[in-house]
Amino acid sequence: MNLVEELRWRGMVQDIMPGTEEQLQKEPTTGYIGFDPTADSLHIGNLVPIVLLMHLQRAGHKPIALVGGATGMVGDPSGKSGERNLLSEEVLEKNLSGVKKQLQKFLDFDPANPRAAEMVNNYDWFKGMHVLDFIRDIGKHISVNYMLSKDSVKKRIEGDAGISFTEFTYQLIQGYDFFWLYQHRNCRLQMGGSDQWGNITTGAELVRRKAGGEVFALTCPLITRADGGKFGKSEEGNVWLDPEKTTPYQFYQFWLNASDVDAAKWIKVFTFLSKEEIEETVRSHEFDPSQRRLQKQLAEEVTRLVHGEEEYHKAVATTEKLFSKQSSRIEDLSVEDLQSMEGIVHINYSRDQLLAGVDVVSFLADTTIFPSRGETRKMIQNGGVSINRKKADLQTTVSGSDLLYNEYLLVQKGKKHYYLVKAV
RNA sequence: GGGCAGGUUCCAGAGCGGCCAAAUGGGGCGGACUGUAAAUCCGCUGUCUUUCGACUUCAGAGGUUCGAAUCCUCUCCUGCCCA
Repeated sequence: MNLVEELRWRGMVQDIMPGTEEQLQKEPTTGYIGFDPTADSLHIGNLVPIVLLMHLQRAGHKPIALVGGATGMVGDPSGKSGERNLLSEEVLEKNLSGVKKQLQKFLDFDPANPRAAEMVNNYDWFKGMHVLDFIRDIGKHISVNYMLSKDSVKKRIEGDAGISFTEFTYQLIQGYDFFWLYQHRNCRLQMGGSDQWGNITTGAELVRRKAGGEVFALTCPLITRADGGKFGKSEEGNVWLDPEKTTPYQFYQFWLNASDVDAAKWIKVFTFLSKEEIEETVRSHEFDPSQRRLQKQLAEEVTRLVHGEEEYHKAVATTEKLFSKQSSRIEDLSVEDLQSMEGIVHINYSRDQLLAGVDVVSFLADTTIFPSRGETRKMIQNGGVSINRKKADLQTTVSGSDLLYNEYLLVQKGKKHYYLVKAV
């Protein structure tokens, strides 16, 4: 399979410009994707473009990761129903460095590699640009009619949110990136999510009109969830690549919790497993879905890719301790197990108070596991709280005799949230 | 600058001057069933509170009223149309 065939099979091709496949077959080609520094960490939504670049590099081409120091200042209207808030320069600066650091991990930047990845910041070529230069050199080549016809713009104009001139201009800024990279890096390809198609074609148009050059484009469909929910959100919010924001355990859990339908699609997109391997896993999963092989393999591959071997093993170990049948009895958890589990929240609580005995409601509210007594009560009444694996009710009291190893209490909120309370 | 339509709880979107913490749907959370899946069903979803209840909300500020998300005045914001 060539690169495009491979991406097609993985369900990662939405739109592709004619000639793209031929170009990639013909010669090693430089391609880029832009990343907007909207936060100081990338999240798993950004993993898709990252994977695209990785595929590109594996296929013998040269990837460029562009961080949008300039575009980040403007705000992309694509896929947004309303105007965005502008980021301050300090925030932008911080985000840029965070994003850059993460991107480093996924691509081979080793200069010894002839296809070494490169990182560029479009602020570098925009910071010195004069308004008049922009208007004359870029604006002159693209008609407003053309710009207005873009979906992202049309939607906003037809909708009732409107669009500012700033965001309207966005496509020119991004378009110029493509042109600049074409000129200075011989970049012939831009990839991205399907929402970027409009911006990408503006860039291609600019290259054609200004330099008479031919460039190519490929976009990937937006990743969706079968139930219509937003991809990449857990109840805590975004699933980040930064282990400080989303622990490797939570990260692993996110993938493990994928539905059957989603897991089958995602494993093609987010892992580099071969067609044969994936088909084998799918078969095995269908044979006995309760084993959830699909989810496990997906979670394994992605967690290893993002957090590495060691963190993956820790996440699995914790998962086994908390969810597997064998260790579902509280007595089977050793002190070491309790202490070493990553990804569960550790809380200290006064030993004296425990020895004296406390009612559950006060206990849980005091530990800040729940924000208030009312909230605690509701959750207990709904049967959503377990202590040491036993469901709590409003009459439950907690005392010294409940302490595991004379030190710990394992509190469970819902099925998936664990807290380890330590008596101090 | 002129005219019009709007600004309601996470979102969408109802809301006769008292029965409004505010319909309904979505989302979220919890439970049952399962496989830490999907579908389905049930409960919760302003804050605090053991129940009663108390408190703070309907863009903002004033006002009318025993009483206002609902009426009046001004201000701010958004969209559309005309200049």
